Amino acid sequence: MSVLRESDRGVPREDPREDTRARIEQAALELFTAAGFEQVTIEEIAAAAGTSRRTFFRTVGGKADAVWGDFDGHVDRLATLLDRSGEDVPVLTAVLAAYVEANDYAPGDLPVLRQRMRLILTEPALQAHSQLRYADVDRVVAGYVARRCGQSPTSLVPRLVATATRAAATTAFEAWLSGDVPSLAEALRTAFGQLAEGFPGLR
Amino acid sequence: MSVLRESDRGVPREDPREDTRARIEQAALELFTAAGFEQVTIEEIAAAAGTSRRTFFRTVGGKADAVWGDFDGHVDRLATLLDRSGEDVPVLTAVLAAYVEANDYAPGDLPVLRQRMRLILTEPALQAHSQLRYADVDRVVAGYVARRCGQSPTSLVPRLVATATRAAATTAFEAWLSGDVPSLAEALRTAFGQLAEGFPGLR
DNA sequence: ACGGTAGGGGCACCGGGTGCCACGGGCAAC
DNA sequence: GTTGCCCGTGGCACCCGGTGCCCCTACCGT
Repeated sequence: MSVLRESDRGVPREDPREDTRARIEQAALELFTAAGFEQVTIEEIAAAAGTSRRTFFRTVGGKADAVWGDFDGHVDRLATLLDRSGEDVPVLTAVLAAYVEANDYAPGDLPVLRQRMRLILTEPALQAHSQLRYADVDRVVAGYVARRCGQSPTSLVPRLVATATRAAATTAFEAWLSGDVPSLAEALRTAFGQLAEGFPGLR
Repeated sequence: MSVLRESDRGVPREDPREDTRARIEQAALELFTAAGFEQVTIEEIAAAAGTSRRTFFRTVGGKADAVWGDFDGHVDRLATLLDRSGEDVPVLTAVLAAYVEANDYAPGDLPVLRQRMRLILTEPALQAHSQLRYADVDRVVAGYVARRCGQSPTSLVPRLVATATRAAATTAFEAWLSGDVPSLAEALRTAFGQLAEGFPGLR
């Protein structure tokens, strides 16, 4: 439900709930990577995490959700970044900057991110599920664009910008995964650049 | 598997296979629209179509697939249209034209199309599943762009164009469904126009 | 009359997901 | 200390989507 912070009152509280969650997510990630998403059963993940099938569903919600970590927090961060962006910077630039900063992971976190994204972009079931997660991102971006343009979040341009930028971000992730590009931020800038220039040379 | 045409040798051949398929798809569409995708069980659809659960899976493949009709044929048509497009017309223009022509339905087919798209864009499970179907479209478009640009279909620009144009098409469908736009073709042209111009006013 | 084949149905089974209840440990109030 | 509560957890039963396997039946050509 809520994003728990370990920094409450200085002492890391060792929340049992978050502890089992971490164990489950780590076990799921390893097993999925090793054997493939479909081949691994919940029971196997639960066993590897030292818990039960029932607890798995209670703590991570579902098989596909085990891969996403705290994605709600990620979306919240993106929303905050967009809220804080100045009125003078162009809309597309602001969206790009928010995407770049929201995905500015510490070097130590990159391996896990690679593992997550490889699964999400490769495994069909996860690829399908991702649409539901990305819909949250789209809503946030569409809302921002709508505010900046004085339009309804459900009208064409805000939604188009949201889905197109998200498509660009996804493509950037793919390029980053295949190693064709130095960094994730660079891939994002390249993709957004192409988008903002209307694909020069293709018109 | 294959797209059967009733126009072989003048007499409508009454293919039993295609007949039950049509009954199942119609029953599924009606029940999903009336009660919601999750609420309807396969057994109910099979009963309404006058057949069995087992036959349902054999003929339409799965619950989500029952909504899509002959989408493979749709993708094939799109590929053919792109193949036939001239070398002189700009890439983005060719993709737009192919999308418009592939989605140029007869007026009588529009109600069913509305019903299908409303379900696909509204029901979460179908929204998720759609990603797998759209991936086929993306592969076709990315392949075309790659051919025109002399790049690999897996490199950034072809994939970006494919996902971005498909995002634009989806947004156009949403706008068409909400009635904010006169026709589907018009919505597609508007969305592609915004995309090709790099969202003027937002940079 | 014969065998082949294809569409269909029945059945058992697997795995994801949920509701319900029961257990056990920590923790406050008495 | 004892009581009572809450919360994380586990076990169980159940539903439903999906698949493999076998059998039935109708239609086909010979």
